[in-house]
Amino acid sequence: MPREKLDLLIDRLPTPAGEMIVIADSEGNLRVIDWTEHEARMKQLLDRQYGKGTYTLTPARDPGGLSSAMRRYFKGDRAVIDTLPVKTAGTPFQRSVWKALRKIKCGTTISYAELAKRIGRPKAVRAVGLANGQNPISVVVPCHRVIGSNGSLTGYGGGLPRKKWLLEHEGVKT
Amino acid sequence: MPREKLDLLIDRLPTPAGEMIVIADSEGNLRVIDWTEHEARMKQLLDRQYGKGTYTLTPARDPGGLSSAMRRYFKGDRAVIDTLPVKTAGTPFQRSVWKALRKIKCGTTISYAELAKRIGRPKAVRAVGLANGQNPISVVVPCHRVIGSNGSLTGYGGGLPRKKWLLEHEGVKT
DNA sequence: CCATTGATGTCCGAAAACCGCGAGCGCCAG
DNA sequence: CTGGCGCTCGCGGTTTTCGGACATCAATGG
Repeated sequence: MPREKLDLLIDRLPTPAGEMIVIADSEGNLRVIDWTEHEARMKQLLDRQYGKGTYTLTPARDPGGLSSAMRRYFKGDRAVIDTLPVKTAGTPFQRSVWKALRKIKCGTTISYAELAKRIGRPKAVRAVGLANGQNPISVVVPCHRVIGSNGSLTGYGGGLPRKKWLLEHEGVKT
Repeated sequence: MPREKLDLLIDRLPTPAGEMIVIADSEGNLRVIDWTEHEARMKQLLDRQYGKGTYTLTPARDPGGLSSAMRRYFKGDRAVIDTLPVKTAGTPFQRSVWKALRKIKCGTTISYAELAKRIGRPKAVRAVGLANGQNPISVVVPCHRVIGSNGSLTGYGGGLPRKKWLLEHEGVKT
């Protein structure tokens, strides 16, 4: 458990895909991206991953310049999300999945099976899907670029229409 | 979980009650005292309380002067253990129990029920007994001064004969 | 081509087991 | 009577165990 209470900064911004929540720490690392629509679920996840009451959420404007970065992404500068500094909690397995996610190039997709192979656990296919769903940093850690082996979109915590929107925004033809 | 690996220093010394293990951190805080005899169980406890692989044990000589302090205690200077700096992990409940333990004066004993009352949970009697058993710092955090309501010694992780020995060493007549 | 099914790995929450107790009760030997 | 012994049960925090959920996939059979 953390030595002291973790101070997190929270901001919101409108996007073509709906209002978005951005959470950063005081060092400018991106910690959470999610949709306002799913705020309750997001907080639940935060409590699980960091521990209930071990952190504070303080409203802020454009913390670490991350909100602006996201605005640029939606305006068309799709490369900007590749270099943002992120930081996550989670189990070792989850972190390895999320790390592999960031290596998927914009405009491409892979299957859950392929993702499982890349982290060296070719048989942990379903577990990879589960870990994908607990990814706290939507969009920037691009879990939306993972689809079924047969090409179907399968699932997405933010809702399938949004997954479709994001992929098309990145130039994938569905 | 701790940000970095915790470096702990371990030493051993003979006492009239058997060989003893002393573990301190790099700031001179006492972290563990146990008997060599129960080393396996002690490590298991350490793993549980700090997390497996989150710490290292490096042999050292008289870390923080704590081994000498213990030697003095066994030689007859029984007050020395009252002022040693200690640091523990554990749940809030356990820590409150251990804190109360240090307030029991040398040469006296109290019952588990009385101890439960002192931490404000008069009915958590068995839980107090359990917490007592997970006390990582034997002797200095004097769990041996807690006995049954009827005056019997009941239990002791280090073995009942040792509990008896310690109490007599502190001037309690059994 | 679509629906079904079994093999899978990880994680979470609920439930049970574990105990370094103590009070209450019945029993029996003095 | 009376004091001591042994049994039983309720107690509460922690740890362990277990069952199910799940953003899958390949192999089947219609």
